[in-house]
Amino acid sequence: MSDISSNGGSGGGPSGRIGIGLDLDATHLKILEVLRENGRISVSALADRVGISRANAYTRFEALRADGAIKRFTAEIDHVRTGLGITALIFVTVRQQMWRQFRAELARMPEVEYCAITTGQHDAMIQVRMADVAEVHAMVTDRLANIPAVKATETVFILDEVLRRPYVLPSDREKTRAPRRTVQEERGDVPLGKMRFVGAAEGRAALRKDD
Amino acid sequence: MSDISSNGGSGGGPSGRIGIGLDLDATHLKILEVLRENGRISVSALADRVGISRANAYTRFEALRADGAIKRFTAEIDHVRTGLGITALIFVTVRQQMWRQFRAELARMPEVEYCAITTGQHDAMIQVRMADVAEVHAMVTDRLANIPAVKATETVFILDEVLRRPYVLPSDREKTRAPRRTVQEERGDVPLGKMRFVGAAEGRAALRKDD
DNA sequence: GTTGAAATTAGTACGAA
DNA sequence: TTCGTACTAATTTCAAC
Repeated sequence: MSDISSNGGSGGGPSGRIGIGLDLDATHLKILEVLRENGRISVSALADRVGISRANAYTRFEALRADGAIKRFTAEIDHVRTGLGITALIFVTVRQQMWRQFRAELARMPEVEYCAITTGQHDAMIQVRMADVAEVHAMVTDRLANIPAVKATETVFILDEVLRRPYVLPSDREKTRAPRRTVQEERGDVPLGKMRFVGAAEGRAALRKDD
Repeated sequence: MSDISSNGGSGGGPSGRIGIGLDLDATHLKILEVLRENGRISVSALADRVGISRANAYTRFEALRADGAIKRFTAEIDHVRTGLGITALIFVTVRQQMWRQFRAELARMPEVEYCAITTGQHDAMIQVRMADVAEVHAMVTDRLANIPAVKATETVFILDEVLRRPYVLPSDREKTRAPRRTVQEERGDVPLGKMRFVGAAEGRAALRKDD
């Protein structure tokens, strides 16, 4: 299976650099911003929107692609219209040292739209799209449960998808309106009791793809 | 905030029809299949790949757009390259009758890439992209915790994104290789003890956007 | 990094099968 | 409906600045 990631496995350190290849300037981000809204815009129109020349836009566009900053272009579709109106999240606990098998089985499940390895109580979360709830049930009981690597599952249904941004950009942060207090000010008098962080548990082992 | 959904609120019933507007035939699905891989393909090239005439491709392409089956086109980007290499899932318990406020606050958080209302222990799941873990912490403690509508949160980090399909299509199902047994055969002798479905709890109330 | 002109390709309209 | 063609408009490429 092909890895799409991405995330630094050694999550803790603040040592992450942005530009291993290309380092993105404000113009690059502006380009991505436009492409996020309209992935089919012509490079000419893109140049206009961003305020650069066409040749420059072509160069940067190609650089973003070549560098891998842009992974691919895609269409966003309405799942209800295609008959897969039921979405579920399945949290999976994976038997240690069976990650390879788990990943292999995942590759055989085209109804899985997303799979991430997480810290916390479970080891992975997968999102599936199905025609009806019965199919979700069948998927969990017949397919997932039969994978020896799967120790346990927990399924929740998605009732509504409130928000989906194609992706988040660093420049988005400045758009935050009316922050009641700044991050600095607030430090310390937060009702910490309300929240809970879930530690990595055995999750770290998950990062070792070959076990 | 704008709703992207989608999911039938009355999840249970198998009464869902596909084509409220357009009803998609095999050719439509083929088009979507191509567009999923390459959202920037020209309509001419699309016509070739699908095996229809250019004119027909234009007609169908436009129909899919107009119908809403295709919601938009977008670029998929590498979060690490843009400096937002840390991804976290925050499970939120929302105080009843405060959904409207919760949604309003969400709209102010551009670092939220995805938010779904779920059944189960929590009421919503949000996915955020940040530069480092400290920022996730700040987000949860300073911003989310200050929203009165938020009763509690639980945060897990994403260690790896193993798989992301732009979307799932009904036609994907046939690609499932080597199914050990069919769904029908297997019914009954599944180790049900391994899994657990989490009921809707108070989640249903979440569907009423105006409370 | 920009501009402008040639070559190519995309989008549209329409008649025929 | 779908296809094929001809027509118009736009985009991409490539050159020189």
